Amino acid sequence: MTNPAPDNTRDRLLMQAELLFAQKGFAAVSVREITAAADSNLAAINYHFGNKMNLYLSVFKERWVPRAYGVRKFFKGTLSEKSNPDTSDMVRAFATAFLEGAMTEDERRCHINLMLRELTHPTEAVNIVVSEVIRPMHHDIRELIRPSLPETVNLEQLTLSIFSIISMILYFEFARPVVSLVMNQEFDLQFKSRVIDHIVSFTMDGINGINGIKDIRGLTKEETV
Amino acid sequence: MTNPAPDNTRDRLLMQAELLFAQKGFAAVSVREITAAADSNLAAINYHFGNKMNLYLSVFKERWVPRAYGVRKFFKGTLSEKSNPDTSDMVRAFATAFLEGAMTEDERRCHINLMLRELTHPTEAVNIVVSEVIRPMHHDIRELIRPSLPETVNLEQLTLSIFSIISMILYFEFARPVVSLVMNQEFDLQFKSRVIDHIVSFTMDGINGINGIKDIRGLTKEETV
DNA sequence: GTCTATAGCAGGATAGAC
DNA sequence: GTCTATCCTGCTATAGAC
Repeated sequence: MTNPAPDNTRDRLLMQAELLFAQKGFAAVSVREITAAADSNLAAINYHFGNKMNLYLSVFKERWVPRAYGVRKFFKGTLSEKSNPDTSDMVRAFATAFLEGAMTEDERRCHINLMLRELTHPTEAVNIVVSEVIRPMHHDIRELIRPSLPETVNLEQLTLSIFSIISMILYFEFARPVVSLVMNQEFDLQFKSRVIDHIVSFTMDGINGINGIKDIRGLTKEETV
Repeated sequence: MTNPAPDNTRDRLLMQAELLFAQKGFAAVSVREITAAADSNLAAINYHFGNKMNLYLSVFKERWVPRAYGVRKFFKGTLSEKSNPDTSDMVRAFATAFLEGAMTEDERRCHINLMLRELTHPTEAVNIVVSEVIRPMHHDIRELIRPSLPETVNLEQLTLSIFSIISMILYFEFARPVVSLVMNQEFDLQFKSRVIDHIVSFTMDGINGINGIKDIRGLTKEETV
C-alpha cells in the first residue's frame, strides 16, 4: 500500500513503528529508534500519538486491521473466481491469501509477526485482533465449509479444524528459519508453493495425503473415546 | 523438577529468570526484577552469569534443554507401553507428551513460550533449540512413522507433515486465550483432552476426520469408531 | 507541526567492603 | 558469595522556542 515513505510525519511514524515492532517487539524498540527511522523528531511520537503504547495500538488500528481486510478480500476474490468451490479450494484460497497473495513479502512478515506477538503475549491490541479479524475469519470459513458437511457435524470439531489450518499457515510463515534449517531447503517460491500444496493435502487427508498414499496400518484403527 | 525455591542463589536465579523471560520476553524483563523474584542481590546475576544475555542462554542450556529431554523420554516411554503402535498412537503419544504429560501446567507454559520466542525472534539460543531438540525430535518421529509408509514415500512431504503436527500442538498451547475467546470455552482438562483427540484425528484424516464423517467428495476411508 | 533541550527515571554493570 | 553504593547510559515524556 504505502511502500514509499509517506509525505506526512504521522504516517511515516506508523509505517516505521510497525516494521520495528514486528521485528523486535514492543519493549525492545525505543521511540528514538522509531523517530530516527521515520526521519522525524524525537518528540513527534508524543505529539502525534500521546505516548509509545498508543502508537503501538494505532499501528494495529490503522495499518494491521486494514491489511487484514485486504487478505480477507483477496480470499473472497479468489474463491469467487471458482464456480462451485469445494473444501480444498477454500483451504487453498485461504492459505494462498496469507502466504502468497495480498501482500508483499515484507508486509506479510510484518503482519504475521505482529499477530503472533499478540497471540503469545497479548496487550490491549489483542481485542482488536480477535474481534476485528480472527473471529470474522472463523465465521467466514466455517460458514463456507459447513454446507458441504452433514447437518449433524460437530461444530466444535469444525472450529478446531479451522484453528489447525490457521496454525499451519502461521507456523510455516513465522518459523521459516527453523524449517529451512531442519530441511536444508531455501524458502523460495517453488518451495512455498509446495508448502501450500502440503497444507491443502494435510487438511483434506491428514498425513495419509502424502503422495496420495494410504497408511498401511491406518486401516485398522481403534479410537479410544 | 525444582518447584520449591532451590537453596542456592544460582539455581533460584535460573528458575525465576526462566519464568519471567517466558512471560515477558528478554527485553521486557529487568535484572532488578529477576533478582528480586529470586530473593537475591542485584549484583548476583553479574557475579554468577557475567551479564543478562548469558543468563538467558544459561536458562536454555540448564533448564530448557533438560526439560525437552524429559518430554522426549515421556514420549518414548508412552510408546514403549504399546506393542506395535501405529501412526495414530505415535501422534497421540507425541501430542500428549507436550500437552498433558511430562510437565506441570506452569512448566509447559514456560517451556513452549520460550521455544516460541526463539522461533519467532531468534537469538543465539535458537541454535541450541534446533540442534539439541527440534532436529532430534523430527528424526525420532520420522523414523518411527516411515516404516509404516511405502518406500517410495516423499521425505519432504513427511517432514512437512511433522512440522504441521508440531504447529498444531504449539498453537493450541500458546494461543489458548484466543481459542477460549473464539470458542467461548474454558481450557479445562476435558477440553484439552478433546483437543488432543482432534490433533490425532486431523493428522490421520484431515478435516474429514470430523466425527468420523466420510469425505464428502467421495474419497471414502474405512473408519471404525 | 516541528524542533531543541532537558527533566526525571530505570536500565545494566561494577567496585569494593564484608 | 553476598551486599551496598554508585556509575553511566539510555529511556520516555514534556516544556517551550520557533
